[in-house]
Amino acid sequence: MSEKRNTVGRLADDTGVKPVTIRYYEKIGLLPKATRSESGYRLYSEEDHSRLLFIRRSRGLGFSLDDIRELRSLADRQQESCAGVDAKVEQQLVQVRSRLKDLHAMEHELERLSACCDGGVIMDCRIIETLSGSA
Amino acid sequence: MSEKRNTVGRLADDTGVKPVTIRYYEKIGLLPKATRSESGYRLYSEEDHSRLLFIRRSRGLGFSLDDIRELRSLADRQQESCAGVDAKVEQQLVQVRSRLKDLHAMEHELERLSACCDGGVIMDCRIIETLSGSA
DNA sequence: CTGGTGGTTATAGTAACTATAAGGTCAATA
DNA sequence: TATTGACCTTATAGTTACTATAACCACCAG
Repeated sequence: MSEKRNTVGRLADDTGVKPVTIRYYEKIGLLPKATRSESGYRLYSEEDHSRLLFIRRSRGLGFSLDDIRELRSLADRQQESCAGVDAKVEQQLVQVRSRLKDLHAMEHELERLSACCDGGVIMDCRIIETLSGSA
Repeated sequence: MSEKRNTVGRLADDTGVKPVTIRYYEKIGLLPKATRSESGYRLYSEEDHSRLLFIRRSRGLGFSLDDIRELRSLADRQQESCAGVDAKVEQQLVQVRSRLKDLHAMEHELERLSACCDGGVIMDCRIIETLSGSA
């Protein structure tokens, strides 16, 4: 247990979440209000640390902050079934896949457009033609 | 040439872009200020129609409104090389692919999480464990 | 004791809309 | 003709998840 002062900057370095963002999470109630040093600096515990990691990991999976709030509250009820958690993961998977589908379509269309550019002038540009065209 | 009044609602129906959004585009200068009827209704021409389609198609490829502004201005210089347009398409392709990579990673991780849920209680939930865990 | 780093607050800005309120217009119907 | 209902107008505020800015205070090293 290193007794360095667990200020917001240190927590930021440890978790990869910026100080401003940590304060923002506190402000919207996603993190509990931090305890303060005499001079008013925020101080964090191990628990805060893991709470923040939980948020960061969930964000990395594309969950919204509201989703994460829900996940947290589900996770806090230790004795209950984890069906709710599983459902949220499934739901997120559906969203991610839908977004993937859209992006794949964009990728293909962009490739098609890119391929039909022959380096001429705008007047003859198939890209512009496609974007403007009435089809 | 049907002489129905080309109001914002009609343009919306024709293009699939909502009236509010059309007004918004006008407000931020992406569409020119519409001419007005005596009573103040916006009226649109064929040109407005195709300008809006250009925007909608570009949005469909993931271009930002600022990108679209640039694309428009490139497209308007008929005599110039379309290299700039092509470059923008390439750039967009890079972004889309990067986003695809991220989403694929999310998908795999979500699949992994989903698979490790065995329907027990939160206490034993591997999903929560993974999200909270220090690894 | 001074400088630099890092902490504090509050406010405004970002993208691309969406929602709401409060009102004016138009075409058709009772 | 009066009224209904759909559609138009404006302005303002809310959304998501931050980021940027300003102005100020605390801490530590030299």
